[in-house]
Parts: sequence; structure tokens; C-alpha cells
Amino acid sequence: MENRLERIKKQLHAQSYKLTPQREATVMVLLEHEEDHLSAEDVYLLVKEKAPEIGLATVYRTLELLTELKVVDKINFGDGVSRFDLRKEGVNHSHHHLVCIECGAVDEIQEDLLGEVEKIVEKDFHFKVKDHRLTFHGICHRCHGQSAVKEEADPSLAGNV
Amino acid sequence: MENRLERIKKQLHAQSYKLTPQREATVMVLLEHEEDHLSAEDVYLLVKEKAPEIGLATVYRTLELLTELKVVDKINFGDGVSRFDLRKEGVNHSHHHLVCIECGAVDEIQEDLLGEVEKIVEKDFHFKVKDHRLTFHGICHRCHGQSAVKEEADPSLAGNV
DNA sequence: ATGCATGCAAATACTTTGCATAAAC
DNA sequence: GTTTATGCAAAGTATTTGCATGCAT
Repeated sequence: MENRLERIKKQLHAQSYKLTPQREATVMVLLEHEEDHLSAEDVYLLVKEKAPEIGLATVYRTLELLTELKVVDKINFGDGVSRFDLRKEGVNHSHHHLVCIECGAVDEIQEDLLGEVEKIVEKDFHFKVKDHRLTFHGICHRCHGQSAVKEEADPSLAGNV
Repeated sequence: MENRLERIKKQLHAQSYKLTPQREATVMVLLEHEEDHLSAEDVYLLVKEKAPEIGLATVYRTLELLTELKVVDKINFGDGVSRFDLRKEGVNHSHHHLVCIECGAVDEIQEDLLGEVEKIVEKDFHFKVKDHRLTFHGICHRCHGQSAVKEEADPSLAGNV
């Protein structure tokens, strides 16, 4: 965790940005909630616990900065909010998501399943792939087979949105 | 074109919705701009040419309805707007997109390249896939190789956003 | 001192909603 | 005549921006 913060600090410095206490608190929240897909508002509320004086605008500005630096990916599941997803270290593309249409849970696939597909895109469509966004919509393993008890599916117990 | 409108009309009627003149005008705009990725506002402006009295709210409501009926897909490229993309007939999933980071053009891949990947997702992640969203970010065939003349890339001549 | 970063409030952008009217069945 | 759809305006969200202040070099 510490070294990831350090690395991000270096990335900031490399572009002559500072790791201010507010930015550090924001990054820490993201590191601590790596599995989640937090909206700017979510991040704001969590950062406030560490740095109560922080403003929402600063959080937005920090998330924008981190997106630029490719520390996080700004993703969108079709509800009206952008969510921010920490990239794994050394990984140069956004990972995949599984959105459950029953319970709303969002799970991640870290493994890159698009290698072959990207080759086809580059060859057949003459498109130089730099990054990708892949989301599947369907029924997650928790909801699967329990369509009879749909109503009881509890997203809070399941994957994180 | 006519038959596609007819088919959409039937889909509406099947759920006891009406094909009002406003809805028809909206659908016609979508059919005429199949290659584009129009925002609600874009659709509104185009529909106004056919039906000047239409209100923006009606366009939003119609697009929402068409999304429900899976006539269109509501997609999002990360700029703050939802865009609406007509599904091909008989196709039951969203098609793929190629977003050029140089010129902003968005091209489509109609062919489904995810068959194998979905099998893996279903087997290894126990996730029943119902639909998907796949977007590649990179350099399109028009911009490719002309990085020296970047500034001259003209999205209006290229694919449509 | 200078420049970057912050907090707050105001502004903007997009989308949804309430409600009275109008059209369709 | 009852339901469904529309247009307008108002309200809601999400996000961005302006600006005075603060912090760090």
C-alpha cells in the first residue's frame, strides 16, 4: 500500500504536481476501496473522514488529475455517475466488469481476455488499440439459480457497485 | 427503412404503446442517422426539423422507451452525455465501438467478436452473460500514420461521434 | 514573492418530473 | 370518458468554474 502511494507520488512529481494532504487522503481512500467503484461523491464522503475540511471540487479535481495520470480509470455503468477504478500496477488497460442486472453488484475481471480480439481489431479494422472498456451485463453467480427468490437478493452482501 | 419503422411500431403496440407522430419522427431521425451516435440534444434538434413543436422532454421520454424496448442502446463515451445507438435488426446485443483518441471519431464494429470471451466469462466466472459493452480507444485508420499532421485531423470528415 | 492548490459558492450541463392540456382508443 | 402522451417550466443531479485565500518553495 505504502509503495503504491509512493509510486503515485512519483508520478505526480514527474509532472510537477504535488501530493498535497488532500490528494494523499483521496488516493488512500481509493487504495482502501480498490474493490469498489466509487463515485466522486462516494470518494468525497470517505475522504471527509480523514480530511474533514476537504471540498467536493478538490475531490473532482484530484480524480480528474489521477485519471489523466492513468492511476484510475473513469468508468460509467449507465447510471448518471462517473465511477473511479484504480488500475492495477503495471497494467496498462482498464479491466473488465460484470454488472449483475438482478442485484446490481459489479465484479471485476483482472485478467485480460481481449488479446485475440484486439489483434483482429488491429488487423481487420486498421485501428491501433491503446485501451479498452469491456462490461458484461447479466446474472452474477450469487443471483444465478435463485430467480425464485429474486426479491431477496441483497446487493450489500454481494459485489460492490 | 419502412419495414424497420413498421417493426418498431409493432414492438410498441405489443407493449400497448402508441407510435405517435413525435415518436415516429424520433425513430425516423434515428434510422436516418444510424451511423452516428446522437445525444438526446442532437436527436431533439434533428427531430425539430420534422416536428417543430416537439419538446425536449418528449425526446428524452421516447429515447428511454426505445431503450427499454431494446430498439436502441444507450451508450456513453465518457463525455458527460448519453448517446443512442440503433440496434441492427435481429441482433440481441450492443455492437462494439472504436473511439479515436486523435480525432474523436467513433466507428462501429457490427460483427460480434466476443463469442469466445463470453464462453470464458460464463464458465470461469459463473456469470450468465445477457449483453455487453465493448469500446476500444486508440488511433483510427484515418489518423494512423499521420501523427505529423495531427492538428489537421478533421472529425467532421471522419467517422461520426 | 511566485505559483500551484484549496474551499466555497455560483454557474453550467444534462436529465427527470409535475402538471395541465391534447390526442387516441 | 378513460387512458396515454405531450409541451412547458420547474426541479434535480452531477460536474465545472471563478475567485479570494492559503501553502509551499
